[in-house]
Order: sequence, then structure tokens, then C-alpha cells
Amino acid sequence: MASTTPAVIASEETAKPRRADAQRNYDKLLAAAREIFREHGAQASLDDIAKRAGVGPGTLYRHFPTRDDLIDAVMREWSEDVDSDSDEVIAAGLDAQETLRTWFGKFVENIGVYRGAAAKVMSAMDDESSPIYRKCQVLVGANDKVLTHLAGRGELRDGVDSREVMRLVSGIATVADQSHLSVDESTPMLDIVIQGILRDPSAP
Amino acid sequence: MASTTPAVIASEETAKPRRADAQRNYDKLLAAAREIFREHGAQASLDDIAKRAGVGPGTLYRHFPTRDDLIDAVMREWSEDVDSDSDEVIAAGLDAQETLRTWFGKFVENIGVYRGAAAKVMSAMDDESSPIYRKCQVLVGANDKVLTHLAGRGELRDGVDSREVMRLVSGIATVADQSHLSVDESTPMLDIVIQGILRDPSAP
DNA sequence: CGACTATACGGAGAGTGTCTCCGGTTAGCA
DNA sequence: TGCTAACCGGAGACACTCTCCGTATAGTCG
Repeated sequence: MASTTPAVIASEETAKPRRADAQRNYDKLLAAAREIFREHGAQASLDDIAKRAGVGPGTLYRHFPTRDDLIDAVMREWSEDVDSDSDEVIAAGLDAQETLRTWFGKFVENIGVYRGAAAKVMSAMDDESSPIYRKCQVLVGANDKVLTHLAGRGELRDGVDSREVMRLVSGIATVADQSHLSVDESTPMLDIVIQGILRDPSAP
Repeated sequence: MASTTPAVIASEETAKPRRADAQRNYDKLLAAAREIFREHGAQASLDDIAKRAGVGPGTLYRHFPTRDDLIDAVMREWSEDVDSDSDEVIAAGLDAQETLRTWFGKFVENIGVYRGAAAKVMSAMDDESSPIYRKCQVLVGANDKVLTHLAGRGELRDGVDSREVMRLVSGIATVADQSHLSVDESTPMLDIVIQGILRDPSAP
């Protein structure tokens, strides 16, 4: 298999020194955003988030100039969860098919926590100017780890590119999100992809 | 293969009698919508469309109560094009792989004409209350024709459901749309899906 | 052909959401 | 305690959606 993606990722958690009140507001905003994004999806009103955090809109926009900056912050630990999922899946020692089922399933499930997030991830994956781009690189890297692991055992078809697979799976996650499909209902699509990238067992 | 989808579609082109001026404005709005959707995508300002058509916003909203109603009207002939594509592809007598490449390629290309339309189609596919739902049924039906044709020749794996395939391909179209991929750049993803649904040539 | 009415027009404006600007406030420090 | 840089927050400009209703007119009938 071949990956276009660099190893990834020096997480730039530059927790720059802030005044105590600023830090407090930052945290309140993040907590409020998590709640409201979970309730109303990623396109919820930002002023509502400011309101729930008990700060003015100006404060929100100073900390997070754009909606994507806020989403980025909300997604931070979440993308690390996904990354550690990939390690667990590899360590579990399942066969190729089960490995992918588990990995893709977790991915779709995780990405679906915030409604609309899947679409954001999908479109940020190829947009370096997006604040979410870095997070996507973590996801791409995690997926690459899993596929490289399988490729090392000769279980993938020739020419499978992990970035394409990532696009495909995030597309499925978006479909599942928008059509309100459960994880189970998205497995038929995932199975097709799995069939499409796994080397056929009957081949040498 | 199995399809959940009914045969489809008694197109409800009830061209109800309208006053001449109303019909004129309807046509002007449609033409303006086509232009502006092509330029700015499916989330363009509706007031802009009314402005370009030279009518007031009230007129636009009387003819098309919601954005989706307008998109639906714009998509009308377009979905018929897609449908006739499916017939052509079947008639062309290509092998299974080329048939699907051609069909999926045309689908993704067509659906990408209006930016943002792919996402609309994707989410309307499972939402009966959407005005676009009917159009999606045309697409689902067209896809079903192609897959049934191949299934009849025993070229598909067991258990392939055409609706799942349609979801998958519209997901790819959405990825291609949002990431500004050309049709060529989306073929790797399509090829994975094709591998995933085609019976392996080495099998009996 | 002139009058009448159902139908359609269109713009003012209410409602909602985004984002900015700047006068006032406060944390942190000497 | 007093100073200042950092920060707050809300008023309001701007953009978009959608509605209401007074006005205009197409089509019809006497």
C-alpha cells in the first residue's frame, strides 16, 4: 500500500499564558460549545453558546474567531480518542476483516457524536487553510497506521491508498450522520469498502 | 441482488394552469436560480436569485416556499438526464467493471454541477418529507436498473443492496464536491466500491 | 369594450444569526 | 495602592430568510 500522508502530528497545544479570567471564560465557552453542539449540531447559533457560557458574543469571537476554530477546540481530545482506538484495534490481533470492521465502526461512531461534524471533517481533510485540518491529519494518520499494519501482512489489494480510504469512510460517516443512520445501519456500506480493499482470500 | 426501492416514478408534472405573468416569473426565477446555483452553490442567497430574476422576494417565496422546492425544480430535467444515462450504459454492452465505472462516473459528474447539490441529494435520499425525495427516487431507480442488469448476469456479490450502493456513491459525490475533486480524482474511491460489489472474477 | 374579481406582484419590515468595535473593567504587578 | 495591558460585553451594522398586505393586472363576462 502507499500513503501520501506524513507521519503526523506535533500537536500544537501551545497553552499560552492567559489571564485567569480569560482562561475561565475560555473553559466555560468550551463546555457550553460541547453541550450545544451535541444538542443542535455543528451549525448551532454561536450567540447561544456565548449566552449559555454567560459571556458576551465579543468574548466568544475573541477566543474563537471563526466557527471552525471553536469546533477545532471541541474536537481536540476527541481526535486523540480516535487515534488511540487505532492502536487498540491493531493490538487486538483480530483478522483483517474484523480489524477493519471494528476500526471503521468506531470511527463512524465517534465522528457522529456531534451532528454535522462528519461533514466538517470531510471537507477539512483536503483544505489546509481550515483550522480543523490538523485534527484531520490525526485521523488520517490513525487510519494509515491500521492500513499499514494490514498491508504489512499482505492483506490489502495492491494500490490501496489510505487517504482515499479515509475520504470514503468519512463520506460514509457523513451519510450516516445526515440520514440519521445508526452505526449498525452503516455497516453494509462499510462492508462494501472492506471487500473493496481487502485482498481476496482465494488469491495466492 | 436485492432492492428495497419501488419501481418508480409517476412524475407529478402537474403543470397546473397559471396566469401568463405568473408563468413568466416562474420561468425567470428558474433561469436565475440555475445561474446562481451554478455560480455560488446550493446555499446561495435566495434574495439574490429574486433580484437577478427581476422580481420581489415575495414572488420567489410564493412560487417556491422553501429552498428545497426551488432546488427540486432546478433538478427536474437533470435527474431525467441521469436516468437516461443509466439506460445508455446498460445498452452499451460493456463489461461489468467498465459499466460501473461509466455509470458511477457520470453520476458523480452530473451531481456535481451545482455545488452543494450532492449533499442535498444525500440527505434527501432517506427523508420522505423532502421535496427532493422524489428526484432521489429517480436516481435510486436508475442505479437499481444498472445493478439489476449486472446481477442478472451473475456479476455481483451476494447481498449487495442497490440502496446501500447509492448511499455510498452519493457520499463519494459529496466528498468530491466539498473537496473540489475532479471526476478523475474521485475514481480511486469509486474503484474501491466497484471492487467491493463485483464478484471476484476468479470465483466460479 | 368596459367593469369586475381572482390571482399575482413586490417591497417594507420582522425575526434571526454573524461578527465588530470600543468604552468600561479588572487582573497582575511594582 | 496605583498603573497598565489585557480582557470583557453589549450595542449595533450587516446579511439572509420569510411574511404580510396594499396595489396592480390578467382573464372573463355582460
